[in-house]
Amino acid sequence: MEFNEHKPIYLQIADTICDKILSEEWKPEERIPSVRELGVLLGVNPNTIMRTYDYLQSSDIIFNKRGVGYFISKDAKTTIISVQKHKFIQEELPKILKRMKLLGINPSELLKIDKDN
Amino acid sequence: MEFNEHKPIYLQIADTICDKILSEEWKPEERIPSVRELGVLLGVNPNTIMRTYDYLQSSDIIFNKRGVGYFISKDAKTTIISVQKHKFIQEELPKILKRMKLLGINPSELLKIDKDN
Amino acid sequence: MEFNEHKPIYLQIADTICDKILSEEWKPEERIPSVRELGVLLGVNPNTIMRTYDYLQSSDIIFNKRGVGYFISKDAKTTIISVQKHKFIQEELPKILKRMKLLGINPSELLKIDKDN
Amino acid sequence: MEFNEHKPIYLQIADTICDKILSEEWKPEERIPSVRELGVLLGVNPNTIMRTYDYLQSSDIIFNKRGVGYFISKDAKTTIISVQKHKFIQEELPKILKRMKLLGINPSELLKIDKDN
DNA sequence: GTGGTCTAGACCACC
DNA sequence: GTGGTCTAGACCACA
Repeated sequence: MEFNEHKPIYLQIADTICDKILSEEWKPEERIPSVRELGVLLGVNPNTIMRTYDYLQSSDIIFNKRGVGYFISKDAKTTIISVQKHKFIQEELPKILKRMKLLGINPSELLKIDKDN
Repeated sequence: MEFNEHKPIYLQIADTICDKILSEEWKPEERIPSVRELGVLLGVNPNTIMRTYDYLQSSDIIFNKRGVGYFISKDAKTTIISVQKHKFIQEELPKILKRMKLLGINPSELLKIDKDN
Repeated sequence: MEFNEHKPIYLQIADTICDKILSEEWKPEERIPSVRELGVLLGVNPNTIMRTYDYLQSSDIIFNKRGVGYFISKDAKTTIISVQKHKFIQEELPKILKRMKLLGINPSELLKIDKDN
Repeated sequence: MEFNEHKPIYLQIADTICDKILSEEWKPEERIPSVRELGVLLGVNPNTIMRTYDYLQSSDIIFNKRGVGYFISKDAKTTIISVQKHKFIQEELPKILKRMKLLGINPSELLKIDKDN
C-alpha cells in the first residue's frame, strides 16, 4: 500500500478500514485481520497497525476479544457515518467550495465529473 | 497570524501567499516583504519564512533578485492555478466524491449548500 | 570531513553522496545513515544533513520510509548521470572549451594530460 | 544580462570583461564604460560594478585615471592569461577530467564536440 | 539593507 | 529509534 505524504499512516489505514465497513465489504461482528497479518499485508510495522486498532477501538468501531482478535462493532457503520458526515459538512465542505472558487471550478461541473465515473 | 496545528507553518504561510496572488492582492513583478519583515509581521522566525520562500521559489511562484529581495513571478497565478487545479481534480475530487457516496450525501446537495453561502 | 569554502556544506555532502552512488559504494534500496549518525560522523549539525537529504529527495535520488530512514532510490545512478551529464555537456563544456580557446590551450593537449594521471 | 546562481555577480561581470580583453574586443589603453553606464547596461547596481572594477584594478587588468574613467592596462591580456592558465590547468582540469570519468564521458569525445561548434 | 548558511537545542509525531 | 519543524542567534557575502 502506498501512503499519502502528510497524514499519519495509522490514520490512513483506519480510513481504508472505515471505507470497507461503509461499503459493507466488512460486516458487523466479523473478525478482521490480526495485527501481524495486516502488518505483513500492507508492508507496515505491526506497531503502526496496533495504533490503528487502538484508535478504532476507542472510537467504538471495532472491539477486541482477548486472545481471539478484533471484530467489527455492531453499530460500526452508523457510528462512522454520524461522526464523519457532521465533520464533512461542517468543516471540510466549506473549505472545498472556497478553494473551488479560487481555482475557478464551477460546482456544477462537479456533478458532470461525478457522472463520468 | 494563527496557525493550524498539523500542517507545517511554513506551508501555511505559502498557502496564504498563494491566496494573495490568486486574489490579485499581490501582483506579478511586485516585491514581497523581506524574510525579516514578514517574520516580524507574522511573529515567526525568519528561518521559517526563508523556508516558505525557498519552497515558493522552487515552484516558480516567486523569484529572487540577489541583495534586493523576492518578487512575484510573471506567471505566478497561472502556475498556481494549473498545479492546484490539476491536483484537486485528479487527487482530491475522486476521494471527496467517494466519501460523499459512502456517507450518503448526494452531490447535488452540494450546489444547494453552495448557494446558501 | 573538510569542506570547501565557497560551496554550501549541505551541497558538498550531497555531492559526496552522489559520488558514492556513482561508484556503487552505496547501492539502490540500501539504507543510508540517519540524519544524526551522519551529522556526528561528519562533524556537522543534523539540520545541515537534513537539508542535504531534503535536496536529494527532491531530486529523486533518495527516498524516505517514515520512521525508518532514508534509502537510495532504485534509479538513483541513472538519475544522477542523466542530470549531471546533461548539465555538463550543455552548460559547462561550452564554457570550458571557450575558455581554453581564449587561454590558448589546445583541446588535444587535454588527452595528453589525461593520460599522465 | 543573466547571472549564474552561485557565483557572485561582480565576478561574473569581471569574467566577461576578461573575455572581451582576451578576444581583443577591448584593447589596451582603451576606455571602458563608466560604472554608471555599465550598471544601466547590465541592469545591475552601480555598487556591484564598482566592486568589479576594484577587483580588476587590484589585479592590474584595468587602471583608473581620476575624473576620467577606467582603462584597459597595457599588459592586461598577458596578465589574465598567465593567472588563469595556471589556475585552469592545475586546479580545474583535474576536477573536470575526474567528473567526466564518473559520468562516463570519454575525453576524446570532447574533441568531436569541439569541432561541431 | 538583502538573502543564505550553519549551529545548538528543543519539541513533536510517528514507526 | 526515525525524521520534521521551529526557534534563537550568529556570521557571512553580496547589492
